[in-house]
Amino acid sequence: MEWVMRLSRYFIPTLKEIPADAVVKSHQIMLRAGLIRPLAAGIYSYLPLGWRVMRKVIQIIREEMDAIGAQEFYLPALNPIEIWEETKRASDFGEEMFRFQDRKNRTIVLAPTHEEIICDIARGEIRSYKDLPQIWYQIQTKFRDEPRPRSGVLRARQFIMKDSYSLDVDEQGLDKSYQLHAQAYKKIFSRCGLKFFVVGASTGLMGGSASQEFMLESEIGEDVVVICDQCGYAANIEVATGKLKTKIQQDGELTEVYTPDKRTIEQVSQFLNVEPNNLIKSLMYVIDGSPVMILIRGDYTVNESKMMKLFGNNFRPATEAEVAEICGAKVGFIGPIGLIKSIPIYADNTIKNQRGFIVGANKDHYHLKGVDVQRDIKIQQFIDVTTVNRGDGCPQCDYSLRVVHAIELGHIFKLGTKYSKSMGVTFLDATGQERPIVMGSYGIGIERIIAAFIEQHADARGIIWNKALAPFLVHLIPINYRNQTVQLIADKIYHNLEQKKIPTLLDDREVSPGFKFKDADLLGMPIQIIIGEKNLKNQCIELKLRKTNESFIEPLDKFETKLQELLEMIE
RNA sequence: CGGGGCGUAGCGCAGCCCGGUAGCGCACCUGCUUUGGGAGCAGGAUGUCGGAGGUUCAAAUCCUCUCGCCCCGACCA
Repeated sequence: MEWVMRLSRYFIPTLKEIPADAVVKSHQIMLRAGLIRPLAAGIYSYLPLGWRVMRKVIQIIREEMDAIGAQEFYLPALNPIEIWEETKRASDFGEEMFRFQDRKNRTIVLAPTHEEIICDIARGEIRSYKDLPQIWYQIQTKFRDEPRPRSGVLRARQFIMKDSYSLDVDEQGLDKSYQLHAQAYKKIFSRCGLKFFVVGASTGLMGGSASQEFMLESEIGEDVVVICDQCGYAANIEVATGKLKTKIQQDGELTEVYTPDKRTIEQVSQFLNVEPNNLIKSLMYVIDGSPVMILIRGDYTVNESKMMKLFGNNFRPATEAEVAEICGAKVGFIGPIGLIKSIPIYADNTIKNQRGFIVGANKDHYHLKGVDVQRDIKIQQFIDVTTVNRGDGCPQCDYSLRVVHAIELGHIFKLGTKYSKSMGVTFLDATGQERPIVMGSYGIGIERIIAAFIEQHADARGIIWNKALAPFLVHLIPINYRNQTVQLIADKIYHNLEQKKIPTLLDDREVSPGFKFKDADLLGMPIQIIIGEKNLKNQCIELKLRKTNESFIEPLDKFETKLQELLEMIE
């Protein structure tokens, strides 16, 4: 690797103005600092400086993966579609998978991930429990035709992912591989200088029994997570649970009230001058062809991920006609009491053991008040199908939960035998029994690490790299490079640092001082060394920390000591 | 896929409503000056106005279609 670069020749096209199409901070800065350039929606070129950072991230990941005994593969991006049909994921991914015909008219897909390819290799080669466990990984481009690419590289259609796959003989083996990854991931994100946290997550399209996500709190994140600042409980909103903070306990007779044209929770609660939590939301769904009613408290919303977990994914809201047939009223006035046809009623825990509620009366323009859940409603089962609200109690310690947006940096899954069974990936155990391999799958989005880092480590002037990811450690700024003395000293320091293998960028361009300072701050190398005639008169140069703006005027013959000190001090 | 916005010089934008031979700032090239926070003066180059069709004597401007990009939503291993 070449350690010293001259800016006059190194290709770093910086932009003074913010590109119109970029909205989020990291996207704007990555464009302005010359890290990336867009080619099409969700498709980016990495320019030399951006690629240099990418390589640093990849190197960190490679070291930590190798450290847990993982072996790196290089796998094909071009896949015959048949292999994706074996696991039914051709249709699961659907339009999101890029497809095209080759010259022989076979359908080829661009791999969006690689479980199937790993399975194909494993089923061909793994025969015995003696061949296991294995951890295989790859750091490669994946392709997904996202319905809406956005936020620069955070959701792209082509992106680099570290993906690893564990192959074990049983659940205990999987637990171990899973823990190894969890530990490795913590080291990786810590080394990258990211303030991350781990949440329990939904397995979604991947399937499997357990999963955790490595998250970074950020307003621009697409995920919503629930956090307890007291005990550290954290979970994706899709699976998070909370404790009710307020309970409704008002005794009362069942009474019909006239609520003309008041259909929504908001309208009814305003009309009757009560809080939304005094109401019960009655929702009719059709699950596997059969209608059911779901009751949740008025101030909560249904969580479709939890619905899916409880009832499978074959459910939909009931149609107006179905509602009319069973309830005898229009949506907005339906409730669990006085149904024309009896259907199963599931009640969310948010209404358990409470009374004094208002529900639809199953009669247009009327509601019922004084409802006692225990007394008045025939409930099949209490379930948890609501989305946690901000301020709900932590399920572990009761402290108030926060609901925040977050960027998903990595995701680890216990897949179990879903793929190995459907693809016939088996081995013979010690007793000669044929058994399916137990798998795990573990991903990290490389670009997301870079974008997330910039979201967390940038100020109004630009990026503030840490030591681990900085493309260069030192940015040398000769104020007037045409001045002979300045040039002589700058070149001397430049060669000196080169010999010491300290990656250094030299701004030898013939531009005004302000221009160089602004660029240096934008590019964000941790240490700037400024060489100007002013300080040279006293045989001094200036060392400056990008992060704090602290500046040190050092004599030429002693600055190296200070530089070493600063290099050791910065994170 | 639904809703909204935008395509005019490399970048950021004005011009469009009200049709009449395309402009500003920055960047770029040449020369001189300048060098501690995006320099000054002088000169210069740069456009199929996203594309196609239509209306008109005449279209960046009006109409129709189309492509692209961004945002919100749906979706999101």
